[in-house]
Amino acid sequence: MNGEIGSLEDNRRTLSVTGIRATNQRAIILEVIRQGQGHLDADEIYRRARIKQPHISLSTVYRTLQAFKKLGLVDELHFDEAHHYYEIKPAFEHQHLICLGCGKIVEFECPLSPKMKEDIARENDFEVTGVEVRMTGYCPQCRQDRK
Amino acid sequence: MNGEIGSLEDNRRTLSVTGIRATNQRAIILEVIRQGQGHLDADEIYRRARIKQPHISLSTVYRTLQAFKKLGLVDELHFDEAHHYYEIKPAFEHQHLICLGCGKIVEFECPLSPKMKEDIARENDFEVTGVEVRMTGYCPQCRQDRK
DNA sequence: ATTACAAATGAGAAGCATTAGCAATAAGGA
DNA sequence: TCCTTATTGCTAATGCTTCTCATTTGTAAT
Repeated sequence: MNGEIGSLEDNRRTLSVTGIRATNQRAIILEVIRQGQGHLDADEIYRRARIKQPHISLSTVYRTLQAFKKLGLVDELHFDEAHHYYEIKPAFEHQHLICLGCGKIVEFECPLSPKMKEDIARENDFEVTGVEVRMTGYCPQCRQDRK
Repeated sequence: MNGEIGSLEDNRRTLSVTGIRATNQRAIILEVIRQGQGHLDADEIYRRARIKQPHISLSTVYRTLQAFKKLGLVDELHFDEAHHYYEIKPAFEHQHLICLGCGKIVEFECPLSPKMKEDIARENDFEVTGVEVRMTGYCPQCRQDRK
């Protein structure tokens, strides 16, 4: 019962393994991000975390997010220029398709990016550590609404 | 002499054609961006514009940049999350490779993106209007320095 | 040229998301 | 359990961008 995947216990264990202190706040934030299906911004994470622990502070959310990012637990995404979004580091590499109408985000796999990465890296003599592909457009629904 | 490509006169003409008022400030800002080889942020544009017209206001820079973006004269890029960068709308589609060490930005062409775009659009039933590929990594020099 | 009107500007204030500072608290090993 | 030190919460500060509004300027019509 206590100790299932995704539970606070489990999250606390995850944190211990990484070497940082396993605080309540961190376990809660990790839980929120895991349950949130990705793509939450700091404020939304804050709001959800407060339901579980009302006194949690926004600073802690930001600091924790930075820590998780550094540990490689989460990825930071920049869909628009005003916010950062966070998602659990995904098992498979994927990219994002964003609707300019409603903000909906669709994930897709992009099988050619590994080859692309190699080519570009070789041509420019770079060591490439990350590839981000972002497409923007309109989803079926929003296309309908715009007529 | 007055009227060469890229001159203030020429920029003023460019503006008239687009339908917005051809003010001094706008001509200067366009000149700065054109001469700047792309990848300038608002503050840098402001600094350079002030050399040509000391009283120009930062607000005007921001407003003008927004206007240019809307007109399609410039592209707005988000390399990091803190700034926006602007470049003259390029004739050929290209992408960016960013060095995490020194911030250097290399442009590269990415010939597969059109096909990719189509595939993704069809699969998700999206109308895709934009594709942005961002790679991050380390340039030869920074790789050297890290040893 | 002159005029009239809307659009654009300058200067500073306001708005946001994010970060920093610091005293109080809690985690984890001895 | 006690000690040390990382972490937290609160608040103030920062930095980029946008807004407000009185003044100025471009433009098209006279």
